[in-house]
Amino acid sequence: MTRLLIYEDNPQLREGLTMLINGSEGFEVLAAFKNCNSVEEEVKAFKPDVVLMDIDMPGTNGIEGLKKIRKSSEDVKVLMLTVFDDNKNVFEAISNGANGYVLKKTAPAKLLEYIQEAQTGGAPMTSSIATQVLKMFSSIHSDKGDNYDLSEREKQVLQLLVNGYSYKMIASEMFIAIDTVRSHIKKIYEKLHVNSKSEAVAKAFKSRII
Amino acid sequence: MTRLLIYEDNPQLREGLTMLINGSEGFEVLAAFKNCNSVEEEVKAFKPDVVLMDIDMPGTNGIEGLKKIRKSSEDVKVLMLTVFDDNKNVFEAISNGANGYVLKKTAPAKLLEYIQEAQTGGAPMTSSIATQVLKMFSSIHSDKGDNYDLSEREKQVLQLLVNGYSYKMIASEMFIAIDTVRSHIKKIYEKLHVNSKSEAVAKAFKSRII
DNA sequence: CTGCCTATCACACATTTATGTGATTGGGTG
DNA sequence: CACCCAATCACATAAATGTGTGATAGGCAG
Repeated sequence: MTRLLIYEDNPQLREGLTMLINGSEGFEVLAAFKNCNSVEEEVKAFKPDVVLMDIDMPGTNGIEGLKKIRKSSEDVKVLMLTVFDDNKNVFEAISNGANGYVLKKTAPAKLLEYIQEAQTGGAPMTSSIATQVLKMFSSIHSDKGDNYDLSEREKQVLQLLVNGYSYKMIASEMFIAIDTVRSHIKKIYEKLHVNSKSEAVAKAFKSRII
Repeated sequence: MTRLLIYEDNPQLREGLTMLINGSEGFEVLAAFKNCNSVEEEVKAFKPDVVLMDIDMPGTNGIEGLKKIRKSSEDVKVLMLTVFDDNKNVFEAISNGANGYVLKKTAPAKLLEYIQEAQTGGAPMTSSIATQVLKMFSSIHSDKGDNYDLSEREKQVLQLLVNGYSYKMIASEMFIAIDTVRSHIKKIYEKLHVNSKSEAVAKAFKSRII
């Protein structure tokens, strides 16, 4: 028996979901709430297997609700529910330990399947969501980022800058004069289109030159 | 009609897959190869909709094959096929633009469904794979990392530092005196255990405070 | 061979940063 | 109420950084 809590502000949908799930073999809705202001206590009291959490709710939204749940319980599975496959929300939800992310327009049968999957440790996702996740993932780990045509020597200098070295330290580290370090850095700044050390460092991280 | 290429070193499995797919309505295997040494030319010649690519192959492995394909064609869908839900491979595959990642033990019916999904722009993943992806994702973007107890105001200042602002610019942006900016930054440095702007920026990126 | 680029070094000067030492105000807590 | 702390501002000074304008030497391509 899979025991659920539902958080959904829309009364029709909340009722609909509750009826659908209660009417299905092996599922039971313990309670359904219209906001997640007290989600911590409720989860603690009901000890559900799975939480269905709407993302777009007034007051405490679903992401906040998810965070609250994760503060006290790593164990309960949380399935995010939304109308949009909105990039930022997907990202936030996943980063905060959601177990899955499904669109509301998902067919009832599919939804039950997803719930089951979540409970058994899977990560159910609408196909469009999965696509987004993969895209985000590969954009994060894209090593295609420009390297701005830095020369080898310039890359070394930049690396040391990123590690927090001063000009003086770089000079001694690289066995060159401090003025040479300046020269290199000036060149680096031109190539990166920045004009301060911290900007260069930030750009190095963003472009994954480092 | 979904047109496929198959790369799989195991003869039994290669034949099995070919027969399964060819025997199914709406699918056609254009060719099946036992290695992907000439994958670029083959993809160019056959122009398949979907490529089934085994990961664990002798010679050029599946990841290399994927890279080769992606060099010349962004369009063809590539579905990675493997016996393991091995962490590193999943990561590599996704980073290199695989459209999906399924285990070989996937039931035939499910596999056809996955192929269809991939072709229509979805990102089919075995549930266990999806779980892994989510875990990797959240570990990359874990904001559980220390925030070093920065106050709200300090976080704002640090954010602006990261964006390349000078003290002067921060002061005007935040409507405070430049000396106040100095105070905040001094505090920030203490909390982050650094003593220069660029180090603070680097640490901000590393700890994902930003 | 000539021109171009990288790497090296030098000097000068203005600006920015880093650090120390204070002071004031208002909010929160024991 | 007394105390602490975050946030604000001030003044001073040393160090580091950013920028301009050179010069020299070696490697490589046309």
